[in-house]
Amino acid sequence: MEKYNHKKIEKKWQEKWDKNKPYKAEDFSKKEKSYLLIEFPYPSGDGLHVGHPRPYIGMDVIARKRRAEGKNVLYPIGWDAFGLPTENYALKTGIHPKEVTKKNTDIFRKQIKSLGISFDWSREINTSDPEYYKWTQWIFLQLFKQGLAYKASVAINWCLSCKIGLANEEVTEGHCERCGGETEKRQKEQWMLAITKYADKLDKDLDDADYSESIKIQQRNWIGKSEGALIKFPISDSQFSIDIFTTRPDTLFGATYMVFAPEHRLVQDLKSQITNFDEVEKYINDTKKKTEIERMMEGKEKTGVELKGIKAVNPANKEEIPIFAADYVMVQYGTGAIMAVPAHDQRDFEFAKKFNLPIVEADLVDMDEVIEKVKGKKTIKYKLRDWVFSRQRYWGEPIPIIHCDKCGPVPVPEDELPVELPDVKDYKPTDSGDSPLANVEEWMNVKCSKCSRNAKRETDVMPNWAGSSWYYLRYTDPRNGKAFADKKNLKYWTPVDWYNGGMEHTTLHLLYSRFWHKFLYDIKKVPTSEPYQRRTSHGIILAEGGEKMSKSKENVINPDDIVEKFGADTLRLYEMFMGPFDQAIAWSTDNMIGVRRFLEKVWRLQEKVIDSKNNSETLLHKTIKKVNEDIETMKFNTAVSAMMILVNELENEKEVPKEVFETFLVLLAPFAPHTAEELWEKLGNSNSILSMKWPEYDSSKTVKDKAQIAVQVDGKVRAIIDISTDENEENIKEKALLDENVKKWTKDKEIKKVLYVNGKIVSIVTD
RNA sequence: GCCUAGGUGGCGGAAUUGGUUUACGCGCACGACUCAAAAUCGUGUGGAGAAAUCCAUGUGGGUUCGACUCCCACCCUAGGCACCA
Repeated sequence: MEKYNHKKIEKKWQEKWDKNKPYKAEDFSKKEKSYLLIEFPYPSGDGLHVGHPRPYIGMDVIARKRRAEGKNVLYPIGWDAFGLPTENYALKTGIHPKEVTKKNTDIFRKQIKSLGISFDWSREINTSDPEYYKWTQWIFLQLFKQGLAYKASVAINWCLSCKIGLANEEVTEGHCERCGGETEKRQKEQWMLAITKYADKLDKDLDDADYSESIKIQQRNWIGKSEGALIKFPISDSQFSIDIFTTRPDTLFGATYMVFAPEHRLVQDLKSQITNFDEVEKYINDTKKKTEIERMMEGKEKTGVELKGIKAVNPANKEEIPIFAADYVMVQYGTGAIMAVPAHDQRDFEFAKKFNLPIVEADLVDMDEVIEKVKGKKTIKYKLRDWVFSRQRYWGEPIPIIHCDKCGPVPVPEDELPVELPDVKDYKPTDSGDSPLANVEEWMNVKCSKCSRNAKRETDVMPNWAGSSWYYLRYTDPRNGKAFADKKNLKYWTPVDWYNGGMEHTTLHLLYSRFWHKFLYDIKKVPTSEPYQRRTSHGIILAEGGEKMSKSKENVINPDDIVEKFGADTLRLYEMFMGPFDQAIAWSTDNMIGVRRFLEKVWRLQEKVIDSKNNSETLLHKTIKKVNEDIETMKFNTAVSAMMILVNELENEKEVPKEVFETFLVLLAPFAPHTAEELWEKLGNSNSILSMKWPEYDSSKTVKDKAQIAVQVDGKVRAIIDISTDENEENIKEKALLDENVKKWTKDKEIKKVLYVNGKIVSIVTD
């Protein structure tokens, strides 16, 4: 027998698959379709690390099982290629992001192919390809035409020395990550998408979605639907009044002060009446330097400043109450101002204690009555905010809008799409904070498509989230030049049957793509109201020490080295075996030896195979059942363990019937496809193992476990007794009481109760 | 701070969802094979104890005949917090 040679085997089968394309999805096949999706990778310059392929392997196991079940599987892959890291790399090196992306995707593709994952490579897409982003721009235009894209003034992070807008990630404690200089919040006009118009649908339709409960809860909390009322508080000696939003109008009598968010407009409007405005202004400026998380993190140490010289009137009891500006109130939520009820709200309580404000226990009154009394208005508010869609950057989809002095913002005509990214000299944003595209005169200056006067292109580009909000639709018809996908293809393939991705995408990406999908459904461009039938998540792989893998920490494990040394099948099997699929887990090359040994054991079993039918009872059918169930629930680790138990058993036998071994290989194939194919061929089969049907569990062929149950006395296990499965309860109880060890513990005691839980346990309770 | 997960041997983890804690794998120890080593195979392996037995699932309480599992409080770790992907 030849030694198990992973290099030879894996090369051989990967070449065959490349040639025969057994993983190609067939449009409109009569077979039942199964659309399986993983989050397409961002092709970073760091290359693939062993964490990337874990979700691909997990879904590959499912894809291969589905094919064996006779399904027409679509399991596609592409590149989420626009984004900040590539642009920053271009800034540093001057190399065009297009070239960087090309280089990185070439590396990623080669690495992924070396793992034998059954992607349909003929449908590969790239969000930075003009043929792709043409349709991202097209969707934006539809949103614009329906009034869901609009411009608004938004606070952005601004580096005072680099003079550019920064992503939150590029700001730490009020300082710019690149230059270390100070940053502040600055207002800037940005394109917005009105996702809040879909808040209710996005919330409600979760009811019927097959998402794990934690994903649903996290989305629901993010959307943050709350029912309450708007109540008007007049400002004394002034024509102004202020609406507040509260979910507890019944506590109105306990409102002893008011708080505005420091950015609240009324603070500026009331400037002339505020006697300590210098102090107030200083506080507002301090707030500008903090990020939102920093504001919240300060936790119990509340800060704020009283707006002296003005008072508000509590509409319930007409009492004058003081007004504060404090950063624990957020300007985006509700109306940006609250009534503070320290007796009933923890944060208000902490603030009141710090500023010595009265804490008044409110007589809870009937909600509806009080709302009517103070002429309030019942409302529903959401925590969800509209989506800031502009980036003053280069490496993204240009927003297809033309600004005309006369006509205002005008959409680029659809037949002129895509608006392609022009080459630029420098990837640095302009000093005014505009995108580097603003420096490309010949690109920017155009004629208005409505009135033909001189006009200017929008120079903002879209965020990375845009391309990833609809990519699963493109896979159904990736080369279509006339539409983002043909209706027939969409009808056949959508919705995605199973989408697996990272828990870190639960609130942003997942919600954004549901929003776009629902919008496309409303304008009748897709056939379903939800994009994904089922959503599951995986945990990330950490470095050996339990830290995140990153180039800077020099703890990255490259799959190339593992594949070279141990083989793709070992890597695949280990990534499935190492721990629960949905949890973060640390890599361990030492532990990986175990699955390699397992594969070698499987390899050696070929020597024991005899040409006969299976007569003896084995664990085979128990294993079929377990592996089958575990794949469906993504408990890949226990599926592998079940196969190990079977192989350990077979190894102890003198002979292994061919039928048993072949069935086992079909079970193994989704996990270790190269090894399974090779052994399958060695057994004399001329067809591929890929053509084999998934084995069915037959309960009549399982080994009958001898029943053994535990006997507890006062909650502690004192004996194990043998029972037969058909034995009746009285017999079992009697047997338990007669056991020597049980007697020892029940002696001199009065037996109060004897419980029998069917097939599980006898529990004896004494006095 | 808020939302979502998670915390079990020396290590990764398992536990039929309230019923024999530690499956499977790594490591370690001993044995077989070998001139020897590697590989492989076998046996053992939560802690304390001579044993009976006792103690162990982050910590402290509670419910229950019985709790890793349910409830309350707390501690720690990971993910997210809207311009990272």
